[in-house]
Amino acid sequence: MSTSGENSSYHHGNLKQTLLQEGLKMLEEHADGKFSLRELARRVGVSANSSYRHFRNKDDLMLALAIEGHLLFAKGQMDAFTKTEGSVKARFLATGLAYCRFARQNPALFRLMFGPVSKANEDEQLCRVREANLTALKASLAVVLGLEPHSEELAAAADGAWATVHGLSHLILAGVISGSEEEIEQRVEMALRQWLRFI
Amino acid sequence: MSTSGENSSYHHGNLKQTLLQEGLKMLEEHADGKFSLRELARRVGVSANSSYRHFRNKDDLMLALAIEGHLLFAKGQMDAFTKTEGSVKARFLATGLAYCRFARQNPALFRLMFGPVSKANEDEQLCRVREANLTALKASLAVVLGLEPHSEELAAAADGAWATVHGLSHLILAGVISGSEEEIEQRVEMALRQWLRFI
DNA sequence: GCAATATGTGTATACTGTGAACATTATGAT
DNA sequence: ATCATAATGTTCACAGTATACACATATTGC
Repeated sequence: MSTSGENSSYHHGNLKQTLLQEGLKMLEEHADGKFSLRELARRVGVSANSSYRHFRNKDDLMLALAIEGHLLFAKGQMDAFTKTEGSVKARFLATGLAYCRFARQNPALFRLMFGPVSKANEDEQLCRVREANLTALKASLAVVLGLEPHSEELAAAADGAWATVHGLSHLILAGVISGSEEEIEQRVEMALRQWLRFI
Repeated sequence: MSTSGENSSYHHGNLKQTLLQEGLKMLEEHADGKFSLRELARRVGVSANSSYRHFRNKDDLMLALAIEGHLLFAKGQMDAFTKTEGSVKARFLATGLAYCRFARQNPALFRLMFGPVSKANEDEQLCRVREANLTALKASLAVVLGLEPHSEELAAAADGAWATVHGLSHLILAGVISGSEEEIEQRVEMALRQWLRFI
């Protein structure tokens, strides 16, 4: 058994996961997109080219990070929806707030997740997560707004809801919506409340 | 007079503007953020370091491009609003459609404009353009929704409206909202129409 | 045990941003 | 017109980057 492989010096033993974990950290530590494979390797304490045994190239690693992000994100969304008490509308609102909070707390990752990653749209896993999120969104929206499950209105409402939280998130990251944590949170809540006008 | 300077080989004579123009083109020609000063210089037919006489560094040039983009964008928004016939709501809708169309047709520029540009929020010119856009948005929204000019509701509605078009734009760029030109345009219109539910 | 495979290393290449010294042209005062 | 000075473009230099290729070492299946 060498799956743990803690003391073999040549083979790291668990490099792929380690690269992803450290990659997630590194993303947010540098202001903008300054992300280099070499620095990542350095931080993990491994040679510059080691990552090429686990990822075809840099884009491939970035895509993996984006997927990792989407999984974290999906979990956060689920939690926000299920763990909130109260009406479906209240839980919906909480989920929207969580959406924007995730973006605010992981700006670089958020940008990466929805950014111009090569072939991102051809990646099966990523598309599946997105699809699942959209389905969940539609389901709860159908309840909140009392719409038919497959109506055009529901589709438009889902687009609108997603666009609202996604847009708020990006406006926050761009500094258009700015201020203290509380101010931002409140401004988001106001906008979301007005979106679902009847809560 | 040598302001035109067309045949002096050593001094370009109009390099700054040329760099910006060619930079705007180059942005959209490369899929993602692959933008190198050296390639830009090559395309303009000038030495690798020439741009440093006009921009402190790469970020500075990118910021200038972002500002250029904001100016183009603001003009497009103005045009869409003023040149559309019909009710204020109809013009408002047209402006929203133009917002998303701009993003779709200039994805890299759009990302740059609202992206993690260093010190973007400290740039005076950029902030002024943004501010102007927001003011215009609020003014027309006040009419469309019949709200008080300085009410909290209007502020929330403005955030919501901006977030909606901005979010739709980003979702399109991310490939979440996809399809043919017409399909996308229609989906955006549906979402916007539902946003202003009473048109 | 040992061959095959997986995984990490070292070396090499081409490209990038950027600093510093240099070359050429434009400009403005006399 | 002349000439110092500033503006603008070039050349050279250097460190950092992605990545291909050959090599080293560990793991695994037989």
